[in-house]
Amino acid sequence: MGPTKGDLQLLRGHNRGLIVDLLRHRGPMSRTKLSHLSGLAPSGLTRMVRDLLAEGLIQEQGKCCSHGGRRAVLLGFNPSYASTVGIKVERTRIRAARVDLAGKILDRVDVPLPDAPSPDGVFERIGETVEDLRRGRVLGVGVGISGLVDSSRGIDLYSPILAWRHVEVTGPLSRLLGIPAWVENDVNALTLAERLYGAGRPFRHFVCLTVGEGIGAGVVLQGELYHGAFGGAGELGHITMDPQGPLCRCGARGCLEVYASDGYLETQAHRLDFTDIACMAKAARNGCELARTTFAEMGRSLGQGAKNVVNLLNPEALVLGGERMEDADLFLPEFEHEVRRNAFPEEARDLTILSAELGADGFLIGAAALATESFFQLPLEAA
Amino acid sequence: MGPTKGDLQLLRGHNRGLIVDLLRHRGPMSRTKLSHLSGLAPSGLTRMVRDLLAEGLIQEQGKCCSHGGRRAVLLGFNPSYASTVGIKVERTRIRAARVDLAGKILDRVDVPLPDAPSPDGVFERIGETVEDLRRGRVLGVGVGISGLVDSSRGIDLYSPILAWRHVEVTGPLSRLLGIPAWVENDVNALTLAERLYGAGRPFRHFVCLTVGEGIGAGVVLQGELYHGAFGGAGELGHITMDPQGPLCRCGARGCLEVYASDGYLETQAHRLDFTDIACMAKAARNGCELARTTFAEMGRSLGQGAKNVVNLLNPEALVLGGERMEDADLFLPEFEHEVRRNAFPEEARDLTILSAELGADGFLIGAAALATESFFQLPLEAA
DNA sequence: CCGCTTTCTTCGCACTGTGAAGAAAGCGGG
DNA sequence: CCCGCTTTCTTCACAGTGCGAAGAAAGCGG
Repeated sequence: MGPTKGDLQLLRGHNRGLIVDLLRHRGPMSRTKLSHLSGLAPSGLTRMVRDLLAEGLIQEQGKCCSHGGRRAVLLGFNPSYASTVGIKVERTRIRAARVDLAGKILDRVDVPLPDAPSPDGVFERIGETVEDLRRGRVLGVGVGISGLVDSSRGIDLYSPILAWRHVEVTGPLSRLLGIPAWVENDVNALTLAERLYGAGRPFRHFVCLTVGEGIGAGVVLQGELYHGAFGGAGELGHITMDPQGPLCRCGARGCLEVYASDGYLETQAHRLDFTDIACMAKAARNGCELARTTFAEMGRSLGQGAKNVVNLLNPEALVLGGERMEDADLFLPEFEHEVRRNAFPEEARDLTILSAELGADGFLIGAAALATESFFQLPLEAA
Repeated sequence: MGPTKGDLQLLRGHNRGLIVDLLRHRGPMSRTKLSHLSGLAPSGLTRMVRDLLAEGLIQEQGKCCSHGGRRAVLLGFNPSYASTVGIKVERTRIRAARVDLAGKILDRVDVPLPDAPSPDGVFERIGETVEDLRRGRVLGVGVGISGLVDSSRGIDLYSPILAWRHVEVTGPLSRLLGIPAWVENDVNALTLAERLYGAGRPFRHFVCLTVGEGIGAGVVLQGELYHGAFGGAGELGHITMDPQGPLCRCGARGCLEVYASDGYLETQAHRLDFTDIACMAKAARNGCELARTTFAEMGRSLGQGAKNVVNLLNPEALVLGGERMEDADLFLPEFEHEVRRNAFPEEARDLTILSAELGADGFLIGAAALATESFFQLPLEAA
């Protein structure tokens, strides 16, 4: 059971994973620095690094400037060691991308979907798409779908856009493709991407909010995506703002989504005789007071909802994404004001509010990252 | 650096901790069963168990009934191996208890505190109290205080009842006592106790709500207390129920605490010409409609707040504690109805709602458990 | 060229994991 | 009572990987 060098194999042992993770996330560094950061003795590192170099997972990347003695050899993670595929299933199409181990998109493909597709039909399309993208060593596939997903069991519990209920995803897919498959709620995938490669990098605890058709939220706690008991965490869109408010499509009254979503903006736009949201946004930017207050109201409502999240979870940051962030200039000031106003001071003081960095690519990068992270996951017991 | 047998020492190595944890939490079992559950080979277990027996951490506890072959020897954790001390600092007194490693209270002491005590004064009292309780091997001391606590740094950030701000607690205390000290928010300590020894045992994700003078919440995610960025997680009492509601002592409007706390009940009691809450509760139980609706209203408000928690965190259970649970019969039905009503069905379906099991002792048991759990914590790297 | 620093490697040893083989303990049938 | 069967636990030799100590390699500066 020795290491069959050069072969694709799961990383064995804690410390091996620890070293690779340090190189993945804290950039190139010397063996000595690795030794300090990991707490391992330099002797052990020499042996481990020799193996990792032989396997191609890491590379020597020139020498560091001298500190008065022998110059340190920089070791770097090799993002081209392998790649993963990330997929987003939408109502009418599949978006897919092959992504390297550092989160960079290498190739991409879009394929259309028929109306109300069956699970097997979608899996087949995904299969073709992945084969299309397959190049070099592909470690696995991650799929993002809107709705309720139990990612640990690989099941789509409920997808409104595809009208699926309790559909097994990862089982059939990994059998079809011959490589591991993962499935995750799309906003969670986006959140993971921002966590690893985007605005969430500096934070151990943050919440990623998406504003668009609905309101989504991905929650990162202790550095990891938090799913809740069965994948239903982060239903920010349906917290109650006003028990006497208007009816929401979910059946309750006064949900946040009623006051802060594209639906709200569209309703208001029509009421104010604008053809669509874009029109109203333009007017707002040209000084139309009514249009301005519409966006401001939405910002305020969103802020009130987010304040609850801040009070409950005490995150370090809020990361805002989603399509409506195009008009961030029109509602962000009110949002921020509301979040910080009267929030428990201790909590809100250090709260950072920033925009997502990866845009719509984040969905694909995050989906691919499901496979990547699982590959590099530290094994919990020494094997 | 070999194991100096019989000596008090930190548990080294993952698997050693894993085995002890299995015996601590899953009751007595044979070496063979341990081998199955841990994934370790039986040969390794023999060696490890020999060491643990020699150290007195575990014991042989008779034999199991036969399965058709040699009868299995049951191994059990030894809760008398050592003890820890749990302390709750209140406005006028200190409550303390020595607790064994299974969460059973062995001895207890109460000592009064002067008005507005200085940190050093309190530490001195704690020191005397712990010396009083010191018997056998005491692994450490845990302290629970209401208010904002940064438990990872051992600092009381803000305690309204003691008028402390940014007071270092664990540093001075552990120097004074010569054993490790921990500090934690009191409701978090209670939550930990319920997690380990009470109603929260079966759950990996749950929220413990306390209803009384204020509303407190302790959050357990992935089986562990969640603190947030700096200990401020779980501020359920100050989520906004109604932006236009009455002013709260925190400065915001329409906080949950305004609608569901002893303060609310007292106000209503006076308005209805009852002398106090107990009186009103009695009347409610005797059929007084006005008194009944007062409690029912509180239950409904609490339920609305809790629904937000359920939507955001998707826990498996809510555990309800605090002094006001004396009157649980008067508000629990409305509470439960409201939590489940219109909550996203998937989320609420499997939600369990139950009462805390440990009562006021939970604060002490949980505080002591801070020391206990830290002693048994799995080391993250093999040492 | 020599000494000094820093970086990395080699070496032997200890701990703890593994599988294979065997000893120990209990059941039940002839 | 003995023998075979099962299950449980132990012993043994070996491998992987951690450690510290010592030393080699590489660069700086006089």
